[in-house]
Amino acid sequence: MFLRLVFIIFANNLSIRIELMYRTRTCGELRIEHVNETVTLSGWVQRVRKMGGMAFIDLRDRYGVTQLAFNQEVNATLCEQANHLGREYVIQVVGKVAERYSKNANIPTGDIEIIVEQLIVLNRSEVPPFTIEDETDGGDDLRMKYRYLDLRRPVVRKNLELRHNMTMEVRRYLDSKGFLEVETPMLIGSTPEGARDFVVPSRMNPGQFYALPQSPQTLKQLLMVSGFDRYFQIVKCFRDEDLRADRQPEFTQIDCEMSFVEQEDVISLFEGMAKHLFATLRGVEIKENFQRMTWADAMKYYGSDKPDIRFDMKFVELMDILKGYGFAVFDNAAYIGAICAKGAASYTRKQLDQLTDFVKRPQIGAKGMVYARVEADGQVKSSVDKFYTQDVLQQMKNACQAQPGDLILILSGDDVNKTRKQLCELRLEMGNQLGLRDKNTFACLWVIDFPMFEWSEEEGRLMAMHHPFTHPKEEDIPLLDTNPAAVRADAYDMVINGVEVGGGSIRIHDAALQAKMFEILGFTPEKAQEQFGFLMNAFKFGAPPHGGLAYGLDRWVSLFAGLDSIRDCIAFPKNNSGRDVMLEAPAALDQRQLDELQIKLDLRNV
RNA sequence: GGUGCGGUAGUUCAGUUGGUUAGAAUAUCGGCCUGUCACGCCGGGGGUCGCGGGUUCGAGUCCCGUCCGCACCGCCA
Repeated sequence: MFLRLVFIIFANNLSIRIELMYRTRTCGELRIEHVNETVTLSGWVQRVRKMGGMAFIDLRDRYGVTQLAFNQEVNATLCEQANHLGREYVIQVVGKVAERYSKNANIPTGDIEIIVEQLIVLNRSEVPPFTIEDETDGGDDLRMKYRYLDLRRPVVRKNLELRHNMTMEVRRYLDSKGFLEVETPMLIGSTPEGARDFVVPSRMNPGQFYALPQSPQTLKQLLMVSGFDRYFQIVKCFRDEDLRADRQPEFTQIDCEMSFVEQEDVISLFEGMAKHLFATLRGVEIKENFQRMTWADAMKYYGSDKPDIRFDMKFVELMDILKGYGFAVFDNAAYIGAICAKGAASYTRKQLDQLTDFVKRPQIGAKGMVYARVEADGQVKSSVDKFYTQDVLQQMKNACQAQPGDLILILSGDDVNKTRKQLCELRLEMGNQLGLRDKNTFACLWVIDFPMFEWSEEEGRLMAMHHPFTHPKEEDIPLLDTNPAAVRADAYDMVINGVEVGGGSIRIHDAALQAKMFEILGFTPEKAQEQFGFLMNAFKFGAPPHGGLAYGLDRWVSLFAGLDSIRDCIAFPKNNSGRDVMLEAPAALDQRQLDELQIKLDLRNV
């Protein structure tokens, strides 16, 4: 060991000299021009193909696969040894690069193979519980339990490589714009607004708890008060809420904040970052500005604050046209809305029944669905023909801008928002069925002018839609006293293909306005001081106007990699129930730890 | 908290109306094979049908409960 170190220091090139011990090349780099070179390779046995007098091994590492060749006539002992290697053994070989008799055009190293002269088994492996192949035979559950084996599969590894490349590009871009990366604490105080906090008991302060940050929101605002001007952090955030395919209890944000900016400055800089990511990671140059849509329009035309605008199919409201003809369902509705599915008039009765079942599923909850086909001659045939004359149906057709061959689908209901939400689900389903949601097409959108508040039935009060530090639109500030529910915020989300990939706002930097906000949200002055006193105090000492944005790294990576779940771009994710099935966490604490924390469990209701 | 789907060989799945010894593919083990690369051929081993209870002469199959997984609703400022 000592000799090695001396050698390394003299060689003045640490990495290469260490690699010489185990390998001179990786399994992904050898080509036809390396023929006759003697190389040392190390890696995992992907597969052994035994041919009797010959054997071939695919040797795998992070960089690729190289074929090793063994021949009984050349070296019988070695060939016999190769025949007894198992899948995922770690081996080291020394041999000469040779051109293959029969080449494999499917892999980059397919022109060559290694004629092995020495073989060392560095470590054995048990038979893995699933095949380490791109098309594995393992189910999700098993793959998560043996995630370290799953990560050997190139498809999974590539997602993490993309993630690495993305964080590199993010840092490159933000650094070039003068942003400083500053770390903020993971152990902070719990706040009542927003998601549930993960809490951590404090041993030195018995009975007291830290909370893990849901986001570094208030801390980055304090950095603005400190004059850091431009801050970012690629940072873990924690929310103790139920999981989804696109939601993990711990996830990573690209968290940014800037001083002396208006909404337009923030949007422009982070649209630039989005374009930089598209250009460097997907090879897509986007020249034009991203589309912008007010929250009100998004809800009106798409029934969602994160519309997928890869395809059109906007909602058309039909209250004026279809009410008053004796069709009780529509006559009593608070909302009647339609979408026009281009070219879908050929849908069979069975397909339409399936769509009806789709919207009637409890998760969507529509009572039924009305459909109308536009036939080749322009006539409209609907499922409610007995209530409507062709004249009325034609008015509907024109309102929907429907052409012959199109299918109009109509939902109605007594709750405008609920019905729009149902129609949104139907629209997305039709988008899927008609192949309008291609994973390699990207449609970027800013949703702007979010409402400041939304009414919470559960709490019986207004809640901040974004968060309590969001600045109201200047012209709406007078409404704070008269009609707070109508106040719009300087808040914006970036939506790509129906995925909310980030959002932000201009923040309040005035102590009095912030105090008013807490008052509207139902805080007593004492409670506001107790929870957020540190922020309002800071605002008394010269807080600059500021605003920012946070991008969801996991969602960006998933989107670029075409993944269905963000789990696939996280090295060690949690399952649906928030468990790490590999680590078997969370788990009970032993009594000594509980005693130390002075915590007594009471699990009566569990 | 709720809805839906699923749990059968190491793995992925099939299993008809409740009826003889629960199958396939793949993996694995043994044999053969000198240009394979999803190698091929022959053979073997491998099952508490998630768990508990019930109905029945008889349950992988039907019923009830429960646990686990996935998707979704609520929730996620």
